[in-house]
Amino acid sequence: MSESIESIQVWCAGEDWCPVTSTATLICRKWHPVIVHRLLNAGPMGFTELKDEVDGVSSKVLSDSLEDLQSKNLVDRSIISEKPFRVEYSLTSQGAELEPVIRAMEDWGQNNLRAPADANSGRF
Amino acid sequence: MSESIESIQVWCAGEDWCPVTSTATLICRKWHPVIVHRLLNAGPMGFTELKDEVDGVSSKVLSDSLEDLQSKNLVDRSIISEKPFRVEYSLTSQGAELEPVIRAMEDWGQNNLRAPADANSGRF
DNA sequence: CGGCATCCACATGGATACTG
DNA sequence: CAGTATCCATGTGGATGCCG
Repeated sequence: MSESIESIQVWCAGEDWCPVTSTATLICRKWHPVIVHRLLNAGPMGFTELKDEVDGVSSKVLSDSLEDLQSKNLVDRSIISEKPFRVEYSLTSQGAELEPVIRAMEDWGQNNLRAPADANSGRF
Repeated sequence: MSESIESIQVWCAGEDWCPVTSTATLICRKWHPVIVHRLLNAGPMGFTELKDEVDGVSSKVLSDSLEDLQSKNLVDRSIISEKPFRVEYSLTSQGAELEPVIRAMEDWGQNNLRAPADANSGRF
């Protein structure tokens, strides 16, 4: 994994191409959906802000994940030249279009995993 | 990963629980979304049928993935006692509820990855 | 602040061969 | 048909420490 977006696009030209597999290849990595979710909800953010939002992730892993997301054109990184300089991560237009996927994941998790603690749900 | 559904539910009782992270933990594995997709589209299937549907997966990995999906209560496995016996994989009710997630992934892939080959799309 | 360097552990995937 | 048994490669994550 961590293929470049180009190699994925080449693959997409092939015969047995599947949109589900392709999308999974891009976002099926432990922290990717949460990172996108936080950027959707709270807008552009700096590294440390993002690290605080994404509970449990380490600097190294967040850094790796962001690099992967950039290579896949889902996240943009821009350097704000102030003193001291800041870095800002945001979703690309393609990344922002992942919203339906992320929201569906959010809904499913709420309905199917939080249920055991709730009294009003029939599930579990 | 490959935690049992029980340990995930325990985790869901915690403070910093996040539905997106939780859902990601369950289905973010290379072949999981495709497997669910095929079971949604074509209904219950035997092992070999499924292997044919999921292009590129090996027996071992499909077997591992199905075992993981069963442990998470997303897929059911039933043995049909005929001669010769058959095995049938199907989605549990929870698994079936993943449909919005999978469809969203399918849509995104179609709109954002197939685009380079299409002339009528503005993207890329 | 926004990382990178290092090292390590382990989960996961892939290839091949074999079985009841 | 429906897998299991090996073995191996690598992706990915996690911990710690350091840097400009």
